[in-house]
Amino acid sequence: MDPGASDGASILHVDMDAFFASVEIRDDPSLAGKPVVVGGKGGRGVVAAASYEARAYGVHSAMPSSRAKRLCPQAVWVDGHYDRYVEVSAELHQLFHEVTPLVEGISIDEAFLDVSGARRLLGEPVDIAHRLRARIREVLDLGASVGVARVKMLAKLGSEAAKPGASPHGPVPGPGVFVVGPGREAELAFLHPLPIRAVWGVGPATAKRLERYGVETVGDLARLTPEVLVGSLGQAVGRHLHDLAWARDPRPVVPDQAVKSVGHEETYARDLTDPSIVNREALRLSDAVATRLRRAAIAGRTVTVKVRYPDFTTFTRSKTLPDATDVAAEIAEVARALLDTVDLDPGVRLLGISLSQLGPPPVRQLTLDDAMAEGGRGRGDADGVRADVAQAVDDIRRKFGDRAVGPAALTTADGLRIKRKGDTQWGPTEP
DNA sequence: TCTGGGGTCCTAGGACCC
DNA sequence: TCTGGGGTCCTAGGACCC
Repeated sequence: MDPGASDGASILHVDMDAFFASVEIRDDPSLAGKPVVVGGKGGRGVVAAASYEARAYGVHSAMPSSRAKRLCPQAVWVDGHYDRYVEVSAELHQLFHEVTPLVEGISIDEAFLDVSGARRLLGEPVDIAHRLRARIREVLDLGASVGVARVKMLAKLGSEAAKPGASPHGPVPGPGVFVVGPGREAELAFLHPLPIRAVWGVGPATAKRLERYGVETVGDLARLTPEVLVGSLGQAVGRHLHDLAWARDPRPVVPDQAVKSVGHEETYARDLTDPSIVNREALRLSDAVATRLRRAAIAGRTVTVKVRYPDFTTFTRSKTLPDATDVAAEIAEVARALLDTVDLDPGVRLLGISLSQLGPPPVRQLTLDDAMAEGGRGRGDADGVRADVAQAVDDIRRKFGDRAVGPAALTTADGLRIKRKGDTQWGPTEP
């Protein structure tokens, strides 16, 4: 029997327990045992993570902070440290890679591992899961839950079943590792009683549609024909859900997927009404996007601008360029042209800019050093000068930090307003 | 009680080409 | 004079995930 055979339960889903909150408590033990909420305290903020003590009051991630404060007034609020979580996530991935190279990260604190090829060396998947969990505790001093199953969806549902419960006194330990199956009957016995919202890909809209057919559990879903589902939800979602309801999930674990878009957006503490400020913000967001593109050595052809009005209506405008760009001034120019077609009178609650249709960066004529050696003259034309400037900005930021240099137009009384990933991650800080 | 920021994937219509 | 079908690209919107 081939240990790598696909009929074995050889996919792990690893999910960190209350990740951001746990990192904060680990790094500041005075928080231990308290209801800790990580997120944006401001009027427009949301909860990023809540400790199990806070969850006992009904607080959970993505909840508006104002509601969380009402539910749990005694909660200790902690500003998120996004860079820190990225570091811990990298350490976590090192531990994953001790097990297998087949790691598919699906968020900062979650991943699928295909251990079918590791079985001969490392043993049964369930044993691998227990050891990995212990290793995460040992090295990172953090809790993780692991689901083990034949397919991705069931592994994900398994890690959910493995999780601790919430109580005012802290987490109530769960099994930590939960195996779904083996065998079709055991899989369906686990899957069919679950509410449809538990299925990855069923959100509020889909659940509401399915309600009309009297569907509440995955078992109810399984009893509908694929034709009915496709008719109600469309080809892709309909067929996919029908398969999932019968525990069929052909998606492989795919490591190192290429990114498809890079963007930045920001919700403002106060709605923007002055078009010149909106234009300045467009440049600021473009600068942040362009910097990340260049760092990743990619460029994009499609510029998309996103606007949200104070009443929360949200829409996008996009334009595809003949050639890819990674230069802030070029992105901002397109973004501003797109914004010119938009009515800004209602005010702007959120502005976003993203680049897609990504590919290799445009051929760069000269580096800063080349340009200097030439007496400061680069390619000469406008695009060439912009590219040279971008190169110089990157060089300076590498040496002196992101806020050392930036477009003059971003200078305000408070200094240079440079955006970085992770800033205002959970909403504006000021009310 | 008023909703963040970073993404992915799907759909649908129109343009354009063969 | 009326009438093709398929494929690809672009744009906009929507659902969903963490």
